[in-house]
Amino acid sequence: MKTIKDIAKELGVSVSTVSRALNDNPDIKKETKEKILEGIKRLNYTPNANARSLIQKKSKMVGLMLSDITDPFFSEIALGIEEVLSAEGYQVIYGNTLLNPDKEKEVLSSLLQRKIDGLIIKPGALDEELLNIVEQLDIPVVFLRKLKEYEQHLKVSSIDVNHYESAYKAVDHLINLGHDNLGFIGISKKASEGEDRLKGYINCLENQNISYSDDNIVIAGTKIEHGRKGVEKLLEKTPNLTAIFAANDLLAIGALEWLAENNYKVPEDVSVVGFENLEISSLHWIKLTTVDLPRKEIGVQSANMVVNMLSSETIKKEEVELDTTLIIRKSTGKVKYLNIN
Amino acid sequence: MKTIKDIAKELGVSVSTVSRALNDNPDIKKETKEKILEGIKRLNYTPNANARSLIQKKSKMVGLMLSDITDPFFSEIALGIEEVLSAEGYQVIYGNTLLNPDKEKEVLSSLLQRKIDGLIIKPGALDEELLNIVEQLDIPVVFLRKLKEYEQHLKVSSIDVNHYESAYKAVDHLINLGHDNLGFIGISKKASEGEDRLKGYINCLENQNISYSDDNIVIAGTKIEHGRKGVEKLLEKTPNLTAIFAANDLLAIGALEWLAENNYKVPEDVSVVGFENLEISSLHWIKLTTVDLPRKEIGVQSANMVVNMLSSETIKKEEVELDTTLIIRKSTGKVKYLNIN
DNA sequence: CTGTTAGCGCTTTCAG
DNA sequence: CTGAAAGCGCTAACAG
Repeated sequence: MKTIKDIAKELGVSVSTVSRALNDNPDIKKETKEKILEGIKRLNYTPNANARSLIQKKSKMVGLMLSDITDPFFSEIALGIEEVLSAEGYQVIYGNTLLNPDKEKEVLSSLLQRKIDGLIIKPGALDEELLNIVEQLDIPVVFLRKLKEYEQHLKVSSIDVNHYESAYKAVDHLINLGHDNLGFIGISKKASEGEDRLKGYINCLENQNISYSDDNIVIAGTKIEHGRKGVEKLLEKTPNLTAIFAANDLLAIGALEWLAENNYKVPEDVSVVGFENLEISSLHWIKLTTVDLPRKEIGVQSANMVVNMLSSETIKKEEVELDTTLIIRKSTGKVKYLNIN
Repeated sequence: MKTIKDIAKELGVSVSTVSRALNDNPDIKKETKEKILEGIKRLNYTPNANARSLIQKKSKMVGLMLSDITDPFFSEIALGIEEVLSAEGYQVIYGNTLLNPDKEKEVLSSLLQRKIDGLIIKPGALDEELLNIVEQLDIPVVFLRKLKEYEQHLKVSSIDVNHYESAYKAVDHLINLGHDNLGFIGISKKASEGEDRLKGYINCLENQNISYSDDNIVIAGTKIEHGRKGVEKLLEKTPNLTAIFAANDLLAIGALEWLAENNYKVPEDVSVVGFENLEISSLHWIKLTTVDLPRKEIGVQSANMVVNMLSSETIKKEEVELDTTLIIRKSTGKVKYLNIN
């Protein structure tokens, strides 16, 4: 491996002169610089960023830790993050946790050893050890989700969508269509977004004086399969349901699948609204009314947050909530009042 | 930032002793090691991997350059790669190129400055400059696609699926169902996989003495939209078509969409087979017959290839082709011979 | 404008 | 078993 010393010797200058040429330092004659730059190309030299990091005390790398890059939600975020970070001269080291606390610790630890300048992370439920690590961090950190109650003291920023408002909006749409007998298919209540979406559903009903019971709420999971089971259970308990709010699109699509297979017409018999606006939700056979999340935007903004903190040399805490858009397609429609299955 | 020196001073030992404790060096008394390890925890010290890289002349980082992490094909590969690499103590630095040659150069260049130990990359068409860079590389490199004609001299490994065989298999399935009037909707011929899939289609027809004409071949693009246009064009020119092979699932789904909207029955009127087996292709309304690609496996194996080369300290060239599986669902069926639209 | 030198945080001889 | 010292490739004063 060629070093700056080799180049210096080869070109008959000192290492500092080479360094100056490399770093756009003004203290260098134009011709010398040109000569050196040419020589570097010719000799096929690549500077060692790790050595540079060592002395400059900044690595120009930021860590990205997420649960699963395979999830379209995160892959789009990851795209946005890499886009802005690379444009700013940062590299991104990425790790998947699969929500496994041990892997979370491993990834975090190796990231910190690499002396990353910043960290963007979608943590699971931070246990004491993890919480402790994050507390000690003296670099900009952005959470890709709202801070929980017991995390409020952390000096980390966060970016997320307003799950509560978004769910409220979705349910409101249903009510405006005349529905007053709704059901909810949810993801786990443990995830804060799950809780918030459920709260949005309940509060919207309450505010409009529409009665609801626990029978109309099923916590199913996150996948298509769970959506299928979810509707089935819902309709068993409340056969005259006319509208369903599913806490994510996969759940909604599963519901749609089950309804189609069981000869329910959508939206004539049952309206369905989802949450997330996956690519597939706009397919001809699905045309799901759903809440669109600005995924790439989340990525872009989170990266910008760390870049800004990095350039201003101050770690300021910021909690941003992005707005969402209700996309009305063909899976929701007006109630047919006398329709009883 | 605490350094090994601080720890040494604090604990009243030398830096080399601390280093030994950190690196499981046998030349250290058990109690000393324990004392140091305890002190490190207490003092909240994190070793600097960049300094270590500098002296050890290996960075324990590998680069991953792909076109678009958002593409489910790549995100699954990326998952597999990170899984094995992190288990082996490597970190992965990732970059998206969006097939932009300038971005490709930028990413590659910054990766090399970071002195990565290995590189996994899905390159576009390498121009001369890029080709030159890759030629100079003295680290293990794995291409996530077959080497092209003019790349054969490169000392890089590759892993890919056998696109030709896979396409052949898909078309053969159609022919076995009695179809003898087929159409092809393709992605760009410039991409080698595009070319191979087309070749598989043509050769299969030729081998079975089924006539075909250019009218039955449409190069459409890669997205749903293109699939829609693709079938339309195909049926315009050859209205009595009974089967279509689409070179990827999105194309196939687009075709399915258009067919549904135009009152063609699938598979009664037209059979459709795709390529890639996306998650959505198994949905109730789609149930696409398609070729399944072992995506995660590609990631896992590519990572294993670099790990093996790294541990054996030899760069050996290896070109692996993975097998695929034809998944028969509901979008293909026997010809109805007298059916003429 | 250019060269010399110290030293970033660490590992690795080499003595002891 | 432990410590002192050299040096990885680079940048950043400081002289000149």
